[in-house]
Amino acid sequence: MTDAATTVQEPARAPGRGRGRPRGSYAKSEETRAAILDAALEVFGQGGFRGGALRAVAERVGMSEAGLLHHFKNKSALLIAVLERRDELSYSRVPLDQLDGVAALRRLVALVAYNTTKPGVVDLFCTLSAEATSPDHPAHAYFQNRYEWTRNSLAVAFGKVEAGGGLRPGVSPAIAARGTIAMMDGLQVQWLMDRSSLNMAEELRRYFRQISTLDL
Amino acid sequence: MTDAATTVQEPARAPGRGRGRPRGSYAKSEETRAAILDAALEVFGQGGFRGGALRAVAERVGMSEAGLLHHFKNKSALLIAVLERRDELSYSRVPLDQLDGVAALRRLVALVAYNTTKPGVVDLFCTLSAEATSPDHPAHAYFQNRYEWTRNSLAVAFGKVEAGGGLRPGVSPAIAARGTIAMMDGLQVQWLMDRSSLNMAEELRRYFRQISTLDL
DNA sequence: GTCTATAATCGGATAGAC
DNA sequence: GTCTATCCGATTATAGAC
Repeated sequence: MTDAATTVQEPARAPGRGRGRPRGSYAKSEETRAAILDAALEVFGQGGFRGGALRAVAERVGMSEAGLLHHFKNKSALLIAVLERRDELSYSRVPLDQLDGVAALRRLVALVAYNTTKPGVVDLFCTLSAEATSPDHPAHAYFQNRYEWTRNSLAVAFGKVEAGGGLRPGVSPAIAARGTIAMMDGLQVQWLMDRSSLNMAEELRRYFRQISTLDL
Repeated sequence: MTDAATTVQEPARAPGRGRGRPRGSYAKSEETRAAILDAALEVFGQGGFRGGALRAVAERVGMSEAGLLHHFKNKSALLIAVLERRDELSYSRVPLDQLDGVAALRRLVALVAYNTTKPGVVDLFCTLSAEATSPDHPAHAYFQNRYEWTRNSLAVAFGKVEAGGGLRPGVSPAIAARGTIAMMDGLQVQWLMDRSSLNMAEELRRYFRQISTLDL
């Protein structure tokens, strides 16, 4: 999963974050939080939630576990914060629900190409989306919402494509949306397993050509 | 994942009694091993390798952890044994490299439909293939080989389809193979996240129709 | 073959000083 | 805001009795 979903999600608010103005000692604190989130991204990316230790995150940031937990109540809260932060960045790059149909697909391909240069992010969402499949996983609800939102937004985008006669016969917007997400998620697994086995962006573009008549 | 190829499961045996195959003490031992593998399948399916505890497996079988480790050297060995056993069963159901092109695709769709009734198996391969993306995961090499084999076998099958003029223009056997695996893996994530969100077999059939002219 | 006991870590989380 | 100290629980794995 990932990225499919990774890629696109509505902006989420991070707890405790106000508008971006430094004030008092908040500035330093925000900086520390950001550093923690960067470290946690990698740690959770490699080991998932269960395999990623707070200790490992703390080490990377250069502080103790207790110090880290001053900024985030617990491990789950840290994970959610990481995911929400990624979503903000992804959304600012590809606001799926605000783009014209063709533009959305093009940006999606570009995003996948970009992600190829950021393995940590791909890793994070791929590992976590599979892990969060369990109903009791701390990010289960999060991913359910994410998939639903992504699926709907993509369906809207494909609806615009369809209106322009750009969808091949037998392909509906809903089908295209589900298929696109599945394709993106699946490509990531193969790519992470062996990065020379395929080119994610290229394969996604091919998929779009299979279900549409657009020139991407 | 592979599940494509992976996924097949047989009815679980009750721990104590099974077929009466009398022979030294091997019979009993084999029975116990089988019971352990069945239990481990579910446990690793839900929590992955890192999240699945030996204790949970032992409880299901009704024995102690130490007793369990008498049959399998360690946790990693147990995991590999589970995966290999699943592959044997899967292969006996869908010998991908021995089937005629069209038959292979039909059996694949049927397998996915069948898997829908065995969530434990789908869970296992979905969670583990993502987890095993890390180079240091005990099943990393295993999955790399599995993906390579599946990709090659599928490419051969699609090659036969292509020879019969069954592939749409612009679609090569290699592309179709990678795409099929990606689609199957991705569909599983969405399905596990919300089982009412889609019909895996139906979506796979649709994909085949998008890349081929076959009547499935 | 299976159990009890135990070793040896490791992980998350809290309390309280500074 | 950050640290030290500490608690507590969970795990894997081994040793040795039955």
